[in-house]
Amino acid sequence: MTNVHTYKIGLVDDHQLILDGMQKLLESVENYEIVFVVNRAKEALKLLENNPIDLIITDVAMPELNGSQFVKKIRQTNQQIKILVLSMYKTDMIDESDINGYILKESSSETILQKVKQVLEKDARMSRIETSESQNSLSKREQEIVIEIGNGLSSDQIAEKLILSYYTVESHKKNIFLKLGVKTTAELIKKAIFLGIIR
Amino acid sequence: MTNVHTYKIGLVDDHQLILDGMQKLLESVENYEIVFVVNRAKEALKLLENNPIDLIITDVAMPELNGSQFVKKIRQTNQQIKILVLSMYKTDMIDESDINGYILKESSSETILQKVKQVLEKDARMSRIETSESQNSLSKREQEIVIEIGNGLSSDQIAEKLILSYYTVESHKKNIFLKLGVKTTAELIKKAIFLGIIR
DNA sequence: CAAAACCTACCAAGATTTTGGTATTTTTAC
DNA sequence: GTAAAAATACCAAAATCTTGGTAGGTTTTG
Repeated sequence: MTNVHTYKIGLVDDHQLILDGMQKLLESVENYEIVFVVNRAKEALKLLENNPIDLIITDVAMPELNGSQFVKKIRQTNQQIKILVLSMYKTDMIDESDINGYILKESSSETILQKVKQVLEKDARMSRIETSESQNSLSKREQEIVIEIGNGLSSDQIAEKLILSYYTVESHKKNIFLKLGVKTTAELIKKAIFLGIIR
Repeated sequence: MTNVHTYKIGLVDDHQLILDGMQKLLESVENYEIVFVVNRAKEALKLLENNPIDLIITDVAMPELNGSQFVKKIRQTNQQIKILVLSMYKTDMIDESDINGYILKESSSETILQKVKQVLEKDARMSRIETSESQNSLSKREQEIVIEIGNGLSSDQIAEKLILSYYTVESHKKNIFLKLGVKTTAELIKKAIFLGIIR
């Protein structure tokens, strides 16, 4: 055996079942060491401070800190660690710099292991796929508004609830559409669910 | 030991990770026998014909045959089998007669095992929670229209694409809203994703 | 501190949706 | 074979959304 390097891996997902499945899968590989398995991104951030990890595999859609935010936090202090993002659907969505790849939850075990191996043994960061528009990160206010839209409120009702002018709500919506690169409410909701803003 | 009955269980979910996690979890209980673990509802239906199963645990959101349709198919020939539905989100959605309960994918292992045990050892069917409206099952045409709405098409565009009158599309939408008990497109999309019509 | 990002607000016109009816034809299912 | 469900289509008004501007005050951040 040459080069028997042990890779240290951390798992983050709010769904226990996914964590179990992932752990079982990765533990079957001899030179992978699962260092932590947690439900909350915040917990992972703490653990990252004291544990040198090679790869983080994280869900996109999580309460509190969603995938995008989580990745940003990690990158603020750590450029080396590899990050694989677990996503539920093969939505068009996909971009994001700062990460090393995506894994679909519906993938076969083989596909997942292949992806993990590929990422661990490659050196380069995933090429930034500039998708023309969209930087996807919505501001706090914008997210609030998306949530209310998801709740079925009209702009009028949202304005009332958040104590804003109707015009302000409309302005926010305009910006949200722009940021997410969508044209209709329907697409907005799909993307918002994908991004974990709505559930 | 009294009454050491072995329960036979079948798992259905299009996400391999969930299946792995679930299988690992249930295998840890001595008197549970995992009879099959499949990705497609159709496969499960076939297997059910020849295998006496006590409990089916199935995802709600699946391609081809979604959870509701799957459950209906099962009940057409089998009233005895227990059915637990795995759902991603604790959406308001929840009702459905014909099933014995819900499991949230984000639940802890303990919660899941508890629920499974409870269902296997109880005899009664889940009480029908008549939620006033909604029977949730959309017709084929209605589902097509929901998908196009999700793709961001306007009623006009949908009419053109499906070669229908604009008015027909609007009529379908009206009925869809009624069936799903929603008032806005945003809510429709959320529910459609929950129901597995859209992904 | 200065630029960038965010939050606020207003106007207006055209596009689209939502609601509430009615009604005929075609398919399904018992 | 017939009743129920599904698919089709039409009308119209009110409600809402979408788009394209402009713009000033507040926060954040390098």
